[in-house]
Amino acid sequence: MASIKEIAKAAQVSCSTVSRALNHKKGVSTEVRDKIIKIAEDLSYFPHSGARSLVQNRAGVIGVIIPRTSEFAFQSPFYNHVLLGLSEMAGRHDYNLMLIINDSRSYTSFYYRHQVDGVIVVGNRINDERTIELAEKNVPAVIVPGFPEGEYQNLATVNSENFKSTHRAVSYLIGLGHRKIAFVLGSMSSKYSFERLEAYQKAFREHDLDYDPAYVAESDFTKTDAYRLMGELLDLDQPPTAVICINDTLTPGVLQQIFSRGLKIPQQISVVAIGCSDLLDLVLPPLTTVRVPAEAIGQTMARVLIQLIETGHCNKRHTVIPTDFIIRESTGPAIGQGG
Amino acid sequence: MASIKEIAKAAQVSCSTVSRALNHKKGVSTEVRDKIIKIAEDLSYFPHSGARSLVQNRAGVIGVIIPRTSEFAFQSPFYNHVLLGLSEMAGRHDYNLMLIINDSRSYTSFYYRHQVDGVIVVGNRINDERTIELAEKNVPAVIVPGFPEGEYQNLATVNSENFKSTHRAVSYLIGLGHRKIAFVLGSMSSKYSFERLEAYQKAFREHDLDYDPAYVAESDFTKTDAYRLMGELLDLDQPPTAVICINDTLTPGVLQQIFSRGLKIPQQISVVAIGCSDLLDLVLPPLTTVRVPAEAIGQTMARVLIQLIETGHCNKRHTVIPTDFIIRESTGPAIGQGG
DNA sequence: TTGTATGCGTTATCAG
DNA sequence: CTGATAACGCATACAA
Repeated sequence: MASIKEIAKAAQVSCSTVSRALNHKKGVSTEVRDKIIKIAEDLSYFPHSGARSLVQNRAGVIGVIIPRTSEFAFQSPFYNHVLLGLSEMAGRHDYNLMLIINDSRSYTSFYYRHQVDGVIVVGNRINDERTIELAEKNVPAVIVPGFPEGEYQNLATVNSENFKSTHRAVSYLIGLGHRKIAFVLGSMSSKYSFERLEAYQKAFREHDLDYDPAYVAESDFTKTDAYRLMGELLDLDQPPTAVICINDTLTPGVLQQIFSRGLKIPQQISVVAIGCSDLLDLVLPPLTTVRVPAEAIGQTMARVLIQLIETGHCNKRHTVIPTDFIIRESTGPAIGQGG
Repeated sequence: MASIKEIAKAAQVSCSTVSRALNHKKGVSTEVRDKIIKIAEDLSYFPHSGARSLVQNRAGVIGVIIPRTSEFAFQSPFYNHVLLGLSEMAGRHDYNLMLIINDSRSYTSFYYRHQVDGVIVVGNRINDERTIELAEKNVPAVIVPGFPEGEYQNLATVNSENFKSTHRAVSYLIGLGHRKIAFVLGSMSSKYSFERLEAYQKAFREHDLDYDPAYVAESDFTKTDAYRLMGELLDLDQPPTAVICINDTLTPGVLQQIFSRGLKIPQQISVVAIGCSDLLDLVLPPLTTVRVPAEAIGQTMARVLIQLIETGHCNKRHTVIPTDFIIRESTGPAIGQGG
């Protein structure tokens, strides 16, 4: 593979002149420059990125960390949409994306190795020590969703409107007369589960209602587990008249359990899905949905991180992306459902 | 950030000794080694990957090239599953993944820049000149699906059983009495579309039937286009009694068109889906499916590429991954459908 | 067992 | 406008 040296030899100039010419710096005569550029093309020359990062102290790469199994990361519409947004925005700013999925290594290590100029953590778990290390070591980083506490120079967060959207969905169901509202959550080590459960509880309190913990199910975020848990919920003496699914991976499991029992939606049970999947649009009846704009989350993360990397600070340390509440046909009044 | 030099100073030894100790090479006394390792940890030392790639001529990175819009790449279950397989296998062999989505740059350039040790092209378009360049410049590469022709030292291909599986699906429908079988394809610049159309034609020929090109629709691989084309197909004087959807992105559009007209599956129209989506399992009635094991495709690609990179050759230059044909409830006899 | 010297490909500083 | 030289961080051949 060609190096700057060979070009220099072929053009009968020094390495410095070649470097200047190829980097479009001034101080090279037009004829010499043209000659060098032509030779470089003929030799299919490209600069060695490692050598460059050595002198320039810049990798041109953003690390995308997803602390989930690859299976989960790539099958979940949420992560896919976030990646989509990241990819768009990174490309627009000439950064490449390095994927770090389900990796046990320290998050800072990729930065210390100079493999990446900064990292994005998607699906951060509450109290993951590696995220804290990221902050303490001052590595440029953007975290979703949120970060426990503290203000750090090089750390920003992006959040979707978890609390507000869930609160709205639960209030809506309560308004329809529902009292036994099942809530299929993911793991409680996820901020998504945590914040949304708080919203659920608050909505009940605001309507002077007690909420029954029996209707709240903590899943491992898989379809299989959602299927199982929904089964248990429907087996209760007083089965729920409505159910909220916390994300796209759980919704199919919940629906399959409902379908398998021949229950009618929304006549016998109302369903609200939180998520961003297009494929779930196919379900009949069309689902009442809290639509999470995951693509916008990805775009925002990339934009903020690049600002952090290039300027050392960012305009807005904590961004919250609004969600939509779309009422369709899977929710109806609780009247006449017995119980 | 700490370098080998600082460690050397702190340990009062030379750089070479530090390098040897940290790389677990012999020729370092145990006490010196332990001392060096401790200091390295204290200083959170990690080797500079650029400097290393300069000396070792190895990046430890696999380039994953998807010549599609990021939107398409991340929303298509096929690409997601392939990425899943890639990610698993790469991680197991200590390679990182660099994502190159919808990028107009030459594929070889990433290799020439020493950013990657080899590349994987997912969703190669027939006659994409950049793929040919990859082969001619002898860059370690694995292509899916297939590659026009020629044998190259550093190039391998992975294919799913496109022809055979489609052939089986069409034969099955013909066996059920269907004659007007619509086939919603993607772009004809995709080898998937091309090979599957050939299989479709061959199945008709084998049954001494003429196939009518009017039933073959070439889409742009989007759900919207599938919806539109299925509309046109159903508007024909002699509408199809069965339809085959060539992949997961098209299936939802086709189904929505069918649902929107209130047509019953399979009584009024039979549906066969080709793909690998789990979410589509939710559709009622359960779809007869050609299941493409995309995850296995990804795993195989990574395995072969790594062998190519590390040994300079591979055991099997062209791998074909078998598909499953799963008969469920969306297909039925063509009898009594008029026409 | 350890240290010295060299080179990988690039950019930057400085002198001419 | 151009060239020589040093430096980035690391690994290694060779010398001690």
